[in-house]
Amino acid sequence: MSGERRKFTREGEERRRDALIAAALDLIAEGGAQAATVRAIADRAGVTPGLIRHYFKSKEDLTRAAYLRLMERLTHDSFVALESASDTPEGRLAAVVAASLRPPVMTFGALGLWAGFMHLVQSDPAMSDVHESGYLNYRDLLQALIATLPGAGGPDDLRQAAIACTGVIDGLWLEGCALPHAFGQDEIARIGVASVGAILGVDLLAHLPPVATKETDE
Amino acid sequence: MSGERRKFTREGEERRRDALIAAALDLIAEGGAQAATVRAIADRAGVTPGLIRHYFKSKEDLTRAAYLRLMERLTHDSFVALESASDTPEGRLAAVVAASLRPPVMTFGALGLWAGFMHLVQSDPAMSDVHESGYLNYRDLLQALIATLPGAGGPDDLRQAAIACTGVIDGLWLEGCALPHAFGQDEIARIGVASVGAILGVDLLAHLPPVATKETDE
DNA sequence: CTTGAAATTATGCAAGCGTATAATTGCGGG
DNA sequence: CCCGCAATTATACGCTTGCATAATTTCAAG
Repeated sequence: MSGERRKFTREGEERRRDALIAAALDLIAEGGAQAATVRAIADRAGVTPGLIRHYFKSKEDLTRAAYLRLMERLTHDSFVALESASDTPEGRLAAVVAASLRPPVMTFGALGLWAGFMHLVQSDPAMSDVHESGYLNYRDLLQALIATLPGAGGPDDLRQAAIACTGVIDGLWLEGCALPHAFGQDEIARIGVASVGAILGVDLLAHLPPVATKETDE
Repeated sequence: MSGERRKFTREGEERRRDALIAAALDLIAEGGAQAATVRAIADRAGVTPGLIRHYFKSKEDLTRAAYLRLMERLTHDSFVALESASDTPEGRLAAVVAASLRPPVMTFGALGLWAGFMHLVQSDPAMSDVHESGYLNYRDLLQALIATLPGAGGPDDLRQAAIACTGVIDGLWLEGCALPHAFGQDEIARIGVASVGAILGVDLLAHLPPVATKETDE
């Protein structure tokens, strides 16, 4: 009864990699980067630690993959709001800004995740690349929306506007994540939409989409 | 020659605590939170590891003290710009915004420091308190400056304006720290001052203070 | 010049880390 | 049916971590 070796099933490579990445993100969100040990990740994913090294060259390798996925998820969750937005330029921009400053993008756990990775961005050039392309990707998408506004300026103005708007959004996101109880219900989203509007010289607040309520029937 | 015990001198309690805190900040800035081990901190401060526990109840205790000092330093370095600012409300506000988005506040190392601590803010309530009071302190100082502008609105407007302006500054600070080469010379500071001006409805860009050049003679 | 308390160092320990490697097991192709 | 290979587990190693404790040294007071 001592040597009961654990039963297992073979999963496809992609599913296993996904599960390991998801487990790592979960753990970092809960307890910071230091909680995401090889053993804890494996445990959460329902495998043994050795398997991690079978799918990832090193733990650093897994970390990079996880950060990449996080950035993709945040950007996706912000811009997926376009699907249910009105089709005016103002309405579409307001929808993205608001979505960036509401759950599930603006979340206590998301900040922990982001911060957990950020300190790696310093030391690891590969992580820095992931960060830069993630940031530029978001900003470019936002800039494309801004360009559709009536009275948009030249390329230089456009660039600066996009930098500024991404800045407000990021800053408010940060503070809303870190101190959720310091602000009123949806206050951050309203301030964000108003500020982006002020920077661009348009009234966006009139286009603020209402908070999405659960659409599960009752 | 084996048992040469290390010589030492007694320093005042305050100086030793200061040295240990400074060493911890240095190390986190250089290599992230994980680089600031008890042994490394002691080494950098020129003492042996045991001494840390003589001055701090635990490493966590030292960490809290270091975070507190960091927040104080960042706020101080931003608002010390008031000393050499013009005495118009616009000039003073622009000076603080610009100082927040230039060295030594906006620094690659500063971001690493901040991120290194941030993931502790999640798990440790005491750290969360330090963070909140640091944020509110900065915002209140900024709000006081905004209130001196001609045509400032009521308390509600004032609060929202302060939140928004702190948001832009924080967001731009973050991006400027993380991707220094992605922006032009002093570009972030200019965009920041312009954006804060746009949010408040005043032209601040005209009051942008020039970049301070080294005043060491040559 | 001695003495005693406080500051500092030295040593050791138990736990946890990432990684390497060998032993097993599941499972599809013959 | 079974055989071989890849997927997975198991075990062990060397290293580092934070912390506790005992041994020493400094320095001021008497």
